[in-house]
Amino acid sequence: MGRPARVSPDRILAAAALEFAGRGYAGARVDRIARRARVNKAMLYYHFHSKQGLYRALLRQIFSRASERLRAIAASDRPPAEKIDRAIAGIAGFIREHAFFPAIMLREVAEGGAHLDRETLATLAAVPHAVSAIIADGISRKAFRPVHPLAAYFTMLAPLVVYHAGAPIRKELATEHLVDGGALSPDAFVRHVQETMRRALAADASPPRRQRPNRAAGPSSSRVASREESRARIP
Amino acid sequence: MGRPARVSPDRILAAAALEFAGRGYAGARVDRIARRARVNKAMLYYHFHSKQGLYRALLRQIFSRASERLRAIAASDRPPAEKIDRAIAGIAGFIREHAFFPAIMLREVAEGGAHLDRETLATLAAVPHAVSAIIADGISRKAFRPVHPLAAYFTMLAPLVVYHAGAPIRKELATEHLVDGGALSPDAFVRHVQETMRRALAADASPPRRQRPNRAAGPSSSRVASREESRARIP
DNA sequence: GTCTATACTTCGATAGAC
DNA sequence: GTCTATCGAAGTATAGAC
Repeated sequence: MGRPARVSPDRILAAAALEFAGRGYAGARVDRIARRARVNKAMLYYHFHSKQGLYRALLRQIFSRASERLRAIAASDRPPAEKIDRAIAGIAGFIREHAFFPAIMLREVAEGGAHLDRETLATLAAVPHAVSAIIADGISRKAFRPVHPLAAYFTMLAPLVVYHAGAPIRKELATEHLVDGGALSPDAFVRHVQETMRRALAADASPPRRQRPNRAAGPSSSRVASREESRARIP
Repeated sequence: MGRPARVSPDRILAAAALEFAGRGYAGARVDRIARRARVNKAMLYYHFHSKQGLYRALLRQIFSRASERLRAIAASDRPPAEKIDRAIAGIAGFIREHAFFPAIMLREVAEGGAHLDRETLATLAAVPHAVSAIIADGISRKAFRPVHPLAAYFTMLAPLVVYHAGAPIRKELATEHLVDGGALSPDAFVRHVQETMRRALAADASPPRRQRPNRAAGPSSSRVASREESRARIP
């Protein structure tokens, strides 16, 4: 019960989050992380063994926190559509509390999982898993139309992450007068994604009425494959 | 009329695309680019002056090609919804022809535009500009509901880019048996994004019938602000 | 335009005292 | 657990001959 507690590792992780988010794995400098954490560089190696070890520890921490929050939403007792609303808001909230998350996530996606061991990959995989569970459940309850859960996962998570990670470059473009910052607030964007997903997932209760001119016969299609799968629009 | 033509710069750019996409700016090695292009390293510096100069030249080439294709679609004489379908298919096609594009785009977003000069930023900005033009036009023609064009841009481009950039890590997760590769083909994903955007943008012609239980009075809202702007779902 | 050789710098990591 | 000093590898860039 109380030692001064391991404050060093936590400070190092916090500093590493900023450095890796801002510069990427290769661009990150161990010296800068140590300086930012007000810790000696040798201390950093004492705790995390190597730059790679520190990176993996950071990613495990981030992704386990994120997936934990999403799993709680998935397990809650709410209608599927509301779970999706909450999942979107939850991701946005997580990003607000961990501003470095989007950049790190995008960089790791682009990196293709290099630098990651199996354990870290597993914690990463828990994020799409939790969201897919909500969607699959909604489909089986006929609350959602049959979509590919992973596809729906990408259409809700990717915009949030790219939008937030893109804040610095949008600011840069605004100061260079190359684009209007255009009053797209984070909150408004969250609502946009929520509305988009509501519409994207909504089961068509009544027979198709308007909105798609071409559609020959009635609902005599195949089983699970959504209408999406069958139609090719401009290949 | 014919000199052997400047094949070296083109080969260098092609090699640089692979290297920068796979490793990022900081992780890219000039030696590797030169070797892959079968060109002497001094030759590379002769043509592009520096690693940064090469990077900027590459990004200008990529983004001007992409925005050119999107501008052509925006200028075409088609209904707005079909333009969006074509824009989505066009981005997917561009990615198929430039497999390195998603990783480079995500990395540059995360990087916040470091390494980029004003001219390169301007070519980058042309991409959202072209897509936003289609959406704004559709809104003014009442073909789309009033959404923020930039928000809609993110919800259609980000999933495509993240999905494709994420292919390596999905493969890694599949071989580690951490997630099912689950038969989400690139074509199916394009159709999913098309369908999502159709539904997200569709103007509600008839008075809201079902699909939203809560909704008091009729359509006496403000002017441009869509319904999205006013409602907050789980803040 | 093309190549070899190399100058200069930076970074990850550790040795070893306290 | 903490610090100083430093090694060795690797990287960008250039000088200068052809």
